[in-house]
Amino acid sequence: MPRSRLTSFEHVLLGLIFMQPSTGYELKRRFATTAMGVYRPSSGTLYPALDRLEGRGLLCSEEPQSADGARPRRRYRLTEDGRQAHLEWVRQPVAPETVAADLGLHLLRFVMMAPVLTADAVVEFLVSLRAALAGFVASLEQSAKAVEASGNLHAELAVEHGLAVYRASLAWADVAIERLLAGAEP
Amino acid sequence: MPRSRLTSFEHVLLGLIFMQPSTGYELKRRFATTAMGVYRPSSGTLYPALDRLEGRGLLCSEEPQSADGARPRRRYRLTEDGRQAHLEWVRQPVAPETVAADLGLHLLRFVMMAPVLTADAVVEFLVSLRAALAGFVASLEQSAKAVEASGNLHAELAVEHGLAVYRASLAWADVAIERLLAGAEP
DNA sequence: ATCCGCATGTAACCCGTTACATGATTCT
DNA sequence: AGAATCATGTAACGGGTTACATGCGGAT
Repeated sequence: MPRSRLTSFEHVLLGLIFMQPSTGYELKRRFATTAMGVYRPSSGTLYPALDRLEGRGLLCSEEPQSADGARPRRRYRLTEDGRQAHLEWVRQPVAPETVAADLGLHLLRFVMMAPVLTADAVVEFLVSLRAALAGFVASLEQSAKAVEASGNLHAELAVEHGLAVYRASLAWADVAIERLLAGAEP
Repeated sequence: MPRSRLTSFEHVLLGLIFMQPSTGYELKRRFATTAMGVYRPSSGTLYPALDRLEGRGLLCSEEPQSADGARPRRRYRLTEDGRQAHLEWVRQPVAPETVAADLGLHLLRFVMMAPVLTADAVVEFLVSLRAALAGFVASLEQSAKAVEASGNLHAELAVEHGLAVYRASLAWADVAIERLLAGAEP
């Protein structure tokens, strides 16, 4: 009996295969060549994860027919359960308290929303994300005040870094919402 | 025989205890209350890590004298080896290819440099960090061009998010360098 | 009277990292 | 001929998460 929840990595795999059925090696290349390139799963991460997902019945793979003795290439697709799991994941609401730690994951969710959600739902997601980011920026501003009083220049600068970065995220969210609204109703 | 390298978490613990000898619970509170609050190690992470560091001889703790039957509080300090390990870690040059994934860790290093490095060395660190960030931004700009051609609006926006965020980091580095130079030679 | 914060731990589980293994094809 | 890329895996190891255990002292 497998554990109840999927890991983030497994959800991302599901999403990538949903977008485009792939072999293990193709997945590796997609990680390496796209802007996700900061993370390149190794074989020891990737293949067991695919096995687990297949064992749960979320993926299926045709028996690899080795075209003339070549190394067989096993191509994975989502099953119906896999599609369901993927949709649930994409539709999850923004968890405000995790947004600072898992911003990258939220962005991946956003990218994978394009084909499966309505424009309204995507905007709603971005609005929640924006709100969560605004809350985090506010809490950082509190930290900034506290650390200014401490007179530790390095710590002060580090908090300012956080502020600069998450304010940039916030501004991005505004732009993204505008762009989506502009595209939806001309 | 322990593995050769310390984990990032262990290095951070060493740094925190270097700044201020602490008990386990105090360390938890420092994680929770400072701007590092996005990560709160659980007991199951923290106490075994302290044990490992003590087992390596990098930390020592006085035998906990229970003041009148109360739960004994074990306070950790760095040994001489621990100080050495901490200094080596702080002095490590910026690794350009990891800067995108480990920016938070580089920032923590920066904060912990204040008491142990010369102002020159700190500025040197920030200059390398700035260069690494500039390189990463340049590579993201390439990704941006590629994804614009693909016509995937969500992917395009996600890459723009990365650009916005790392440009903010880059701008911060410039400001930080200026501030440090201004403080050093009046 | 009971719950919550302080305070330190332990055990099971499991995922990810690292390193190794294998073999075909293509480039130099 | 040899190296690099394609392509898929396996085994050991270790650390982090989760959950549980324990007990004091103060608050409601």
